[in-house]
Amino acid sequence: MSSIDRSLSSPIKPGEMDKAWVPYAFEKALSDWWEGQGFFRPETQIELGQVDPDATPFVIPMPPPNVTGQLHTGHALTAAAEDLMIRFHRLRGRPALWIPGSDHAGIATQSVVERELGKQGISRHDLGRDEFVERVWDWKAEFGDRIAEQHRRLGASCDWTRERFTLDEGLSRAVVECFLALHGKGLIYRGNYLVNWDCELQSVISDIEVEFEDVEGALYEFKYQLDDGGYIPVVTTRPETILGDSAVAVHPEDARYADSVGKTARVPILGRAIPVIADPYVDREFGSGALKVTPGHDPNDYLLGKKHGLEEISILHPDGRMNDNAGPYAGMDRFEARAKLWADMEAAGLVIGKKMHVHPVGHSQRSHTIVEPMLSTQWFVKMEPLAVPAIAAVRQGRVEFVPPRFEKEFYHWLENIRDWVISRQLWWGHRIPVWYGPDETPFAARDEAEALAAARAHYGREDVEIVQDEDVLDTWFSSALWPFSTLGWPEKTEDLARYYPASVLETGYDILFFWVARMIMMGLEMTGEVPFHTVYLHGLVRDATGRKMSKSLGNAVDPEDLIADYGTDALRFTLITGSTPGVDMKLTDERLEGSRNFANKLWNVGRFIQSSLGAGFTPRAFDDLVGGWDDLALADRWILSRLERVNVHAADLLERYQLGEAGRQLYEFAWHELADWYVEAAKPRLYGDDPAAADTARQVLYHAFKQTLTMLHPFMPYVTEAIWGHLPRADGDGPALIVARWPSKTAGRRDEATETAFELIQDLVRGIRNARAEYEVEPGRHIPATIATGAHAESLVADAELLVTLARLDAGALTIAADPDAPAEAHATVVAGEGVVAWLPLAGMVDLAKERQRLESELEKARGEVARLTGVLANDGFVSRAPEAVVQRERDRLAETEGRVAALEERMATLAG
RNA sequence: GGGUGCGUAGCUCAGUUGGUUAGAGCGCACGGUUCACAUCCGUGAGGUCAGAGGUUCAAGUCCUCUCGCGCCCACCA
Repeated sequence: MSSIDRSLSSPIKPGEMDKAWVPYAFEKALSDWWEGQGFFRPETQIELGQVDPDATPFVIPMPPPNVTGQLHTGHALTAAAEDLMIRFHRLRGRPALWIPGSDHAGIATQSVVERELGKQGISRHDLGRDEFVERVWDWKAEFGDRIAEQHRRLGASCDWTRERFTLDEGLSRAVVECFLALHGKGLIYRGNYLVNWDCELQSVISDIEVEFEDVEGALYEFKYQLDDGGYIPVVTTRPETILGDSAVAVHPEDARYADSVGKTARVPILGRAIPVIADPYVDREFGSGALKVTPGHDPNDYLLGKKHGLEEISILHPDGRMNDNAGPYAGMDRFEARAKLWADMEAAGLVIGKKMHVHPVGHSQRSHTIVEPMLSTQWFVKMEPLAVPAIAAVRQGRVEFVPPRFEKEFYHWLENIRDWVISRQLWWGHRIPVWYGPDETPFAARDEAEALAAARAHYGREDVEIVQDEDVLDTWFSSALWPFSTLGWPEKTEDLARYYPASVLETGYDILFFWVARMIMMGLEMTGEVPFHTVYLHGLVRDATGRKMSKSLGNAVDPEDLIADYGTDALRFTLITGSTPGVDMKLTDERLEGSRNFANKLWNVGRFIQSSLGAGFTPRAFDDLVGGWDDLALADRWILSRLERVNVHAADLLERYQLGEAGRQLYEFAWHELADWYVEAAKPRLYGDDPAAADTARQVLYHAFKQTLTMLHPFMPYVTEAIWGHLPRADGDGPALIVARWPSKTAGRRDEATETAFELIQDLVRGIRNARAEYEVEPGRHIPATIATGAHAESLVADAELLVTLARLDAGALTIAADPDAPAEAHATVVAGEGVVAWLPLAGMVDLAKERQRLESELEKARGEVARLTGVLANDGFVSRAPEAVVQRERDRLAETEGRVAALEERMATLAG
């Protein structure tokens, strides 16, 4: 599937462009071609001379999706954002590497395959471990490429020749090396502790895999019978745990129970004797003020039990049924036992009462069943020694977060971190590299032979039997190594030297702790370096009503459907421009339509330009064109100056990861400046009879548009590449837009005077159009006009043609002068900039009363503005403290607005008279 | 309980370090068969920037408090 095949030629055939952008006609072909040409590989980029081999490479490790997974909108956002960054930096001349891959996703994958087998009535236990794991590999072989194909569809320019899988040989080796390294340092240990138990998966899960949810339960109050005949009232939310109680605890200063401390209580139904103890942990205010202590099934009680040397009693089987410690309840499900025990207690007169109680209950992230705290022997990673350097690295700015506020969450979590349970009672995953000798002595080793050697040395004899630990590692263990394991670590590969640490790690904020924090810790511990310099966290994609998209809600949108309806570029542009880093976004059809329309708009601008250039068009060198600045028309200089501005601005925003804002600025420029104004302004020359002027217009159109396409390429790779392929090549153009260069900056192209002059024309044109609309002048009709230019005679007279075209004036009945006589007949008046007035004699159309009203409202606005500005400028505080530039801007505005007021007043006077 | 984000036009959202008259898309109203585009073009209406204080010459933007919604973290049985 991933292949380099240079023999493929570009799928873009020169010639006429279709009337509309048809995404599916190009997407697959372009993607295949890019990949076939090797454009996604930094080696090829260097070979082509399109990137600077000495520049720091730009590297992103793609968050590996689950092999079982199907692309959802979250992946689409990830891909859109990462591909945008990769394409941008590639265009900027840095070798760009985006490493793709997939995650074996322990529980998720095992469950999927188990479900499939279940349909055939087979359980994994029927198959046995080896056979089952083989079935999972088969499954992976059949469906595992699917998500990669979907990423290709999204236009993801990953280097597929470097694609990795967390369970492949190299990465598995990295996992073992990491385990051994941590184990060797004493950072991995095994022990019997109270852990979170998932009774459905029958495996331990880590703290962050437990999701707390408020549940409407009950507070059960009952009597703890004492041997002396009295009783202590106790409340609980889980009556079945009574069967595992080891003590009743009260506050040492609680007068109510002071006499009871040291006495013996009897566990209901079982009659087991337990002590009444005193501990300040007990909250006298809550419930009855007395606490039943269950060290085997409650985290707090566990600590209390350790402190007081209480017995740790487990009452559950791994599947959630009661065990023999539960006496008559053995064999029942825990919830069944809860009801039965309570009923029995009631019959025995031990019940005081029961009331509704809403409280948070932990559910397993994977199976959504209620998690039971349970005693179990598991492997753990000692986290604090790993967290300290990670915190330091972020504090020192060696890793930066976008948006920065996530640093706080990061610190908070790491500063309060608890040890990480890494073993899982599953079959699919990295098996724990530990073998046990006959007396349970563990031997951590790379493989069985090494373990056996160690065991023989340990026992001092040859005939030692060892067995490997049955468990596998938490899937996040291997993910934590991803940024360097994908580059060949623990080998000292060239890739590792060249592409590690990565530049950016981009992902959703929901896996900050699961993944990002652990990568930073493991990266520092294993390689001594931070694994990446920037963490970019995107928000979550929600549906149109703001709900999180999920399969169970049935509101998950399949990106492939969206691509089919709107095109990949539209989907990507919508995801990028609709989002701000770290903030959730809603995906709506309206926005997708807007993006689709934008792609089509670009296509049509391209089509227009392509046809306008004609067959004989030869591009001039851009620098040469710009070199003759003063020979260019006002509109030419204007668009080039605006282009320069958006170039600098967009590049700056992208460097600072303001992806959405950069996209919006480019959209605004491409549509509302280049297409709406410049193309229209160029038309008179294109269709005119001055060949030199026409050629200049073509050159500017060509270059301005190609540069715009380049800047938009990271946002909408397909349509821009397709258009680019239809346009003539200029010297220095490479084989494709994807490996082109971001437009270079030329400070001289910024021209404030030109921009101001053109803006005046825009104001005037808008004013005239407005008047035309108000007086309902037929859109096609050319109308006479007299324009008083005041101080702007030079540019307005020179560009009269623009006004004629854009405002549909009658060239034969147009007077432009510094101070012409106002026409005698009834006319509408348009006041644009400082002292610029257009009179539009609209014979028989101008209603004097209406015109007066129109001017009156304009005057009112202008006078209000004058008053405001006068006030601001009269404020000594402002004039003396605000920066000079700001003050000057207000002064200029005042002068201009005053000129406006004067012109309007003059016109009012003539109307009145 | 602690933390954090959000509240800006009818709807969905931008607004980068405080600095013109707060923007866009959609929707709405009016008008358009100009040889790129009706997935289009032109014009327009529409906002006490949740509320109240404060800092500042200047606040949607900074500070405090209040209200509403969301998320994360947390061992109250």
